[in-house]
Amino acid sequence: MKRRNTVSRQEVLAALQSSDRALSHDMIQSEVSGIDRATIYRILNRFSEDGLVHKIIGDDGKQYFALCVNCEKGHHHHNHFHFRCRSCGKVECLREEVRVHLPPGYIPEAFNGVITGQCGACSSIPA
Amino acid sequence: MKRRNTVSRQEVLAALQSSDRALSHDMIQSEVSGIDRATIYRILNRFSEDGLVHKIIGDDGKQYFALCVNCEKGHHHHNHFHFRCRSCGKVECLREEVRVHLPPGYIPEAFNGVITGQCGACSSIPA
DNA sequence: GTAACTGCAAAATATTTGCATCCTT
DNA sequence: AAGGATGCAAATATTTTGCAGTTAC
Repeated sequence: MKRRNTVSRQEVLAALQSSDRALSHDMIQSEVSGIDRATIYRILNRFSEDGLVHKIIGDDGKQYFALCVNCEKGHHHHNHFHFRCRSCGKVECLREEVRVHLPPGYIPEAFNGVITGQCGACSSIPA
Repeated sequence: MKRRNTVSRQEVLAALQSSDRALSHDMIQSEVSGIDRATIYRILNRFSEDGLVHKIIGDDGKQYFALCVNCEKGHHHHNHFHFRCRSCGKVECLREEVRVHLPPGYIPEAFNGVITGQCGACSSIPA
């Protein structure tokens, strides 16, 4: 299916580019002009199908979308974990750093998870 | 808050005990007699608060509940990952086997993730 | 007896879809 | 011109909540 370069697409993409966090639909909605909810969802799902963004499910069950600059493009099975900082909200991909040791005979195929905690910047700020 | 030993609780608990997989609400609903949806959700959320079951969010965004026999009780922050076998559907806790290496300064607080793949039993069966 | 539990109905939330119209290519 | 994209409204799905009646302890 061909994609067209519309203003809505550009605005949603810009919103994603403006942040290093994974954004939920409503975060994106508030950053773009007057694009319809359904349209934003359709755009995001197409981005995800095309491997432009990762769709991750937060521990709140909601969908979050993140341009994943550290990852190869077209990598939308995202075989890695994400780290979400509880303090600043930033979401990062943990591509190289995660090593998972499974019991013998276990074959991992897809990783999908979020580790919540404090990132390096926030953990160095004294409470 | 005190808990009462009602028939509904027993039936939901039995449903969870009858399976080594994490069950969604509708799976449990179909295994118990005529308990109301809202009641099942309330029971499951209380089980989760009490640390009897893990509430995990599937990659479909839905809630799944699993008695976690390998884990200490009262461990409802579930600082470990789960493994879901694509072939047999079994869900297991991966308490000891998972080692996550984060960048320096990063402090993990909660892990919530599901690794999908094939378990030892299924991977030994030739396709 | 009282506080927790239940069923019912309705609300809240998140996401998708049908359809007529618009706009990019 | 053709087919993807959009807005609107309505549908769908999941989970929660208010409330009045019931039950366990």
